[in-house]
Amino acid sequence: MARAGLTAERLTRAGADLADEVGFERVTVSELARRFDVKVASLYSHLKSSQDLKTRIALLALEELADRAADALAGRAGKDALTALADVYRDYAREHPGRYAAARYRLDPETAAAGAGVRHAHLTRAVLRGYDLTEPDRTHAVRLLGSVFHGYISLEAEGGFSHSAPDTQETWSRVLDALDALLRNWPAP
Amino acid sequence: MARAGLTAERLTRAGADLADEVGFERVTVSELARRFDVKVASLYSHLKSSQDLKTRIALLALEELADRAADALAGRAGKDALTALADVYRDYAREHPGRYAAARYRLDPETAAAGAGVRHAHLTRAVLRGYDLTEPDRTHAVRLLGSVFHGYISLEAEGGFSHSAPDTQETWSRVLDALDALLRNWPAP
DNA sequence: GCCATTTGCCTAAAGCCATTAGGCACGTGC
DNA sequence: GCACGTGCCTAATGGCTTTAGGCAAATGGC
Repeated sequence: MARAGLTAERLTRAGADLADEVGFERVTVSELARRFDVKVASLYSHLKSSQDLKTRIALLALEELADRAADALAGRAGKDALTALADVYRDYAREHPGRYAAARYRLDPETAAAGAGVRHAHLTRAVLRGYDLTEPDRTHAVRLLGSVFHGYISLEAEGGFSHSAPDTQETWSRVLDALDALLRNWPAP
Repeated sequence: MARAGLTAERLTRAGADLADEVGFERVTVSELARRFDVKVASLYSHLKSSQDLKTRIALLALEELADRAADALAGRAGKDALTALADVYRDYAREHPGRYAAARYRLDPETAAAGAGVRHAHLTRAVLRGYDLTEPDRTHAVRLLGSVFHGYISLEAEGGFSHSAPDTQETWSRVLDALDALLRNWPAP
């Protein structure tokens, strides 16, 4: 019988594509086996478990996102950088909803620490270099930005803003304007 | 054989409790049956499906949340109201993580329209009456608040801010200060 | 080119979950 | 005290995950 040439990497990439097609929560070892025209048990030589698969997809997505973000931030500062970073997240979520959901998959602490999560925190901090904030306000601002980006993208994906005026692109621009204004004018305690 | 006295309502409440204990994604018809010391099939006289159960839990959570929010907003305005509403969401999520997750469960449009989702939008709009915003900025602001609340609470629940200074309560206060300042000083386009 | 070994995919089997069909008995209403 | 309906049960199917053990294809030394 011909071999299918499975590897953890190929399975992870296919799993990520599957997530984008059917949703991350519906990614299943069985479905993946079907796509490779292979029996389910065969995947267990390459993956420890279903959770392992999901973890790998999550790490892949985090990495891709961090790469895009680093790219977008190169040579930008201030509001330009803020917008660029925000758009990277939002665009990625729209192009790759399953991967984006995967990036939010809860990892155990060591795995998370080893992954690209740290790069993300770093990149957001880099954006804030363009604003006049000192600790601990800088950390507060990092958390605020993370919350807005993630919150907005989730609500948009869930259809929370759907089909009502004004359109969601308009709101997104105005929200970024507002965040920029806020960061330039961060209130004293 | 003695009857267990199952009803959709009791099952829904027990399901919500189960969600708080083990996480919404691990709520299962089987586990619920175990808790009532009853065979799984018996639940299907009261619930259409596993999805039906989850939907009911989601609607329960949305209702509870809206009740709390309405309560908290009574007699408050301005920053007071903003803080009160924000704290309702955050406290509910911390007391009832499973229910909070359920409240984010994706419902089909008609079910959502029939549920308490509308009340939530209304309550956020009510908070903004204390600020000097006109349409479409008011809608932009509603969406921003929704994003921040949901985003912050998710990240906090996932442990995104965990164990690093400054503590998350401190950030939460400062974020609310910042939002208040922003709403009082919303930038022109 | 051949054999030995490794490695990759397979069959088989068990356990858990969701869901449906059909049966028996408990509680209610007469 | 009886008839009936509802409530919970048994039984069975099918999907997903995971482990154990087997055969065959690739690999590399000779």
